[in-house]
Amino acid sequence: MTETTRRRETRQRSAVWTALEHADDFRSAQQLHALLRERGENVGLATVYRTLTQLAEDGDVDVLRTGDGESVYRRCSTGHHHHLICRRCRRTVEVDSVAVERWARKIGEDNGFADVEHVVEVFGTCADCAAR
Amino acid sequence: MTETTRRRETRQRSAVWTALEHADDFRSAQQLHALLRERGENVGLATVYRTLTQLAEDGDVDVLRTGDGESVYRRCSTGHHHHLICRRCRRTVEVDSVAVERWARKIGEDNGFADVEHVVEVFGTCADCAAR
DNA sequence: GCTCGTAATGAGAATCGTTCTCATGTTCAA
DNA sequence: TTGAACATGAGAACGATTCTCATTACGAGC
Repeated sequence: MTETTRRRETRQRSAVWTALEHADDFRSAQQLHALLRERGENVGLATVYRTLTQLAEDGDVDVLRTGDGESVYRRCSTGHHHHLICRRCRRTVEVDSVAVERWARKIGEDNGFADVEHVVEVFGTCADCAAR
Repeated sequence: MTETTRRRETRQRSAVWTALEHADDFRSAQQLHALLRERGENVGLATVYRTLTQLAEDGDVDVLRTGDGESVYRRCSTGHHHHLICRRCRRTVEVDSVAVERWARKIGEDNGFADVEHVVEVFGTCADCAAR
């Protein structure tokens, strides 16, 4: 793919990566920045943004847009998948469906679209939050 | 429009509505504002935003978030549906699928989520754009 | 029509997330 | 060890959106 971009290994970059590793949920750049600062790992906000952008480019993190226009990031281990997200506590469950993949591809092809990708997110209120 | 929300009919509100009517595509608040200004219909930017927000609340327009965090609006005739969007020229095709609706609902229920909603967007390069 | 309470408007300030600038610090191949 | 290129950080800049608040104008009831 893209070979030319060579990424150097820096304290800051791995700090961001580690922070993402410990988060089991989507986190915004701001949240990650605050988290790092709390831990005493000083990383500039701009660097957090830059790093996250690069990780997303490299396909190492998932990016999502919240309703109020904030980007949230999460380490993405498995391949392509979708998310079921609790709109209250933000808990997420990875879901997968061959049927949806197939549907999306077909929809694209039927309309003469190439390089079809899709975004599927399911929102709801999880059992724990509903109990409150 | 809808029942309970009493909205007064003003020059500005109908100007925004008309602008949306003439656009067959998603338009941002800024674009609509510029469009209105060109036409000599002076409507404040804040009013454009307010109106669009209300229209979205009332379910009269679809809202989408572009990749760079801008909200785009389009008059929404049919009920619930999804979009196939050309990532190059932004042309959109409305798509619909009972299968996907059902799938989303099931995924939610299987995981104990209530009030399940979903967002599904399919991106691709349309035939016209691919030809270039 | 006229009145009046109240929602709607607009100009600009304020917010907020994100990106840019640029001087300085680091990395890493040679 | 060295040096060119890449990375960083602080703060400024930016862009979309929302808020403020004084002013305007709908429209229900006379």
